[in-house]
Amino acid sequence: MALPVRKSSVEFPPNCPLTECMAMLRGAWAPNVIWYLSGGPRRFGELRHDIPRISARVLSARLRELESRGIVVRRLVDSSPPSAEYDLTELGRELIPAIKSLAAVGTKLKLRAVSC
Amino acid sequence: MALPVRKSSVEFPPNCPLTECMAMLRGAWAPNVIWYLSGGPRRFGELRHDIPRISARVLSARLRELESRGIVVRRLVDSSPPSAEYDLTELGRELIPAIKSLAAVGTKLKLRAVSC
DNA sequence: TTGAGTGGTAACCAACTGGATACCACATTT
DNA sequence: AAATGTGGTATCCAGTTGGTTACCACTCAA
Repeated sequence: MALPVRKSSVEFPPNCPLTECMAMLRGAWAPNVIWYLSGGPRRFGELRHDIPRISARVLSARLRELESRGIVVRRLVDSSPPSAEYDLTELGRELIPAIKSLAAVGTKLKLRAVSC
Repeated sequence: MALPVRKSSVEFPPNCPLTECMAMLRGAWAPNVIWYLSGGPRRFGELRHDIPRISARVLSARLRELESRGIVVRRLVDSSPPSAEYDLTELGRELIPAIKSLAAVGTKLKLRAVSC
């Protein structure tokens, strides 16, 4: 006889907050941008330097997305020529421990990939 | 005068483990699948029931990816008709705290989205 | 006046992704 | 023999994504 379908032992709030958070992290380089901002405020050009393979187009898109979601703030710096500085918000900083955990798992994934 | 480019205060190991981990989580529904498996072993059909909007095609793809990375194990159940059960590996379980943190941030993202 | 350095944007395009639909093999139940 | 319930796969296709390239406005130094 076919097995009964068991009720799930875990629940998911409607309109899933995990999906919401992942929508923010799914874009290319998004976790990397957050990672580098975790070291303190960073200018556009500095981020391009931190993440050499990111294009200006994508970096710009990511920063605006993160800004619109309240993860990052943009601040104009009154230098010459004027410059823009990006920083994590308080909410953005709450992502750091999670991202560190993910990186830790990533390390083990790589080890496994080598040994198999 | 132009601002100097500051050295980043955070470093990234070469061939980034965070990127590695995100490659695994980026696929559609991947975090949700892991979330539901965190409640214990789950069959293909049960997962489809847990995540109603996922297609068989994508669920199948996600499970095989997660299996090939050592996050999930597939076990044949000797029932009739035969059934397949998926379970998190030990490494897979290490993702749970990170995913819970992400969901917590996701909740605050939604609150912010409503109030702004 | 020209050039470099700031922080971007616009247009184009190939590749990837995932949704929908149809379909399959197999084992039981009816 | 037919229907149902397992766990999928094959094919098609439209939408999204992000890389590339070119370009822009502005400020200051040479």
